[in-house]
Amino acid sequence: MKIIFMGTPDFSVGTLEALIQAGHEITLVVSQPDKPKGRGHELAPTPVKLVAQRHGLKVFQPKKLRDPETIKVLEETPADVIVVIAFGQIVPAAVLHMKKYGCINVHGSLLPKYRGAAPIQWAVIDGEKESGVTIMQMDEGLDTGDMLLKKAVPLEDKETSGSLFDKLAELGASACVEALEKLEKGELKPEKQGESPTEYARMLTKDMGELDFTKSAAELERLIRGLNPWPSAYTKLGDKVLKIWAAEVCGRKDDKAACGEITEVAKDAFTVACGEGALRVTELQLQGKKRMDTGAFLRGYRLEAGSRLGK
RNA sequence: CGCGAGGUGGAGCAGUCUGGAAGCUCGUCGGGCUCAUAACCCGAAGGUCACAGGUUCAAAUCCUGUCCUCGCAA
Repeated sequence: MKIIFMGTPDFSVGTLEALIQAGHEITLVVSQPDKPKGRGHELAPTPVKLVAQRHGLKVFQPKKLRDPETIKVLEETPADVIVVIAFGQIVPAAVLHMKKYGCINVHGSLLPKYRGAAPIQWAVIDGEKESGVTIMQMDEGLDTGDMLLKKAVPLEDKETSGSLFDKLAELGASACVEALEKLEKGELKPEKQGESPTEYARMLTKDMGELDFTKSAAELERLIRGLNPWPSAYTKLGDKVLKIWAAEVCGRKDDKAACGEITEVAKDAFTVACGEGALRVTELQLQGKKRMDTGAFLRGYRLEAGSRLGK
């Protein structure tokens, strides 16, 4: 098939490559405009753009999808279907039905659960037992289109957003290829979504990562995994930011310890008292330092039991 | 030229301000103790102090430039 591909971050790349691999003709790759990134404020191309260029594909980076000129470009580009995956802009109605098979979206959750911008992370934060990808026929609503194909995958106990991202990117890629094949043969049966049992999976923000030790250790541990690798969970150690990359839930030995107090410093980890239970921190990163396991950190930093995290 | 921190044996750090013999906590190797050990005791190896210039009798330390890493911001 002739395909217009819309995507921006790493999550989209696998699907783009799978579509190329499957022999489809990508007539245009649409990605967000380059933005200044990193330390030097240097203009960075999007991951999708890089891969598209490597394959010699035409790249289009409109500021707004709904601009008449943008619409015109899309109209003039031959295609049977538009595949959208983590593009980052609302697709206007004019584009939804522009091509023969409309717009097909790859979404990182088992719809109707977790509609929205950060479905993968929220599945981890909420402690879901399984997640997956849904291929859907886009409509005017936000991730409300009819479902064409679903693939589920179980979540591991130590699943992070990063690891689930990798799994779902791969799963999404193969599911998308499969869906297009069936779509062409008319073998897909669109299925209505119905009500979503979860809240809209809103975009993650930095401030969500500040650990509130009055909460339960189990909840914090899920948050730590859900915000790994971005934007990361953190607290304060003295006046420096201390990112917590990994921790284990354990029982609370000292009932008198205040929430956020370090109750025990062992060789490879230290324990922080929480509202319920305690967290055994196993991987962390102090401001300005590299990410490291707690054992390495403790070799160079003299952390004492009784000191307090946060504030 | 967005702001800031940093690059010191295999790991994590101190030492840099106030130049003058390479240090700490671990790891590794050897030996000892022990029923045994990731525990303890004794000993050893291992570093052109990121790189290049400069100042100096003398530079990890001061000056200049380069490379790399990390936090913030975006």
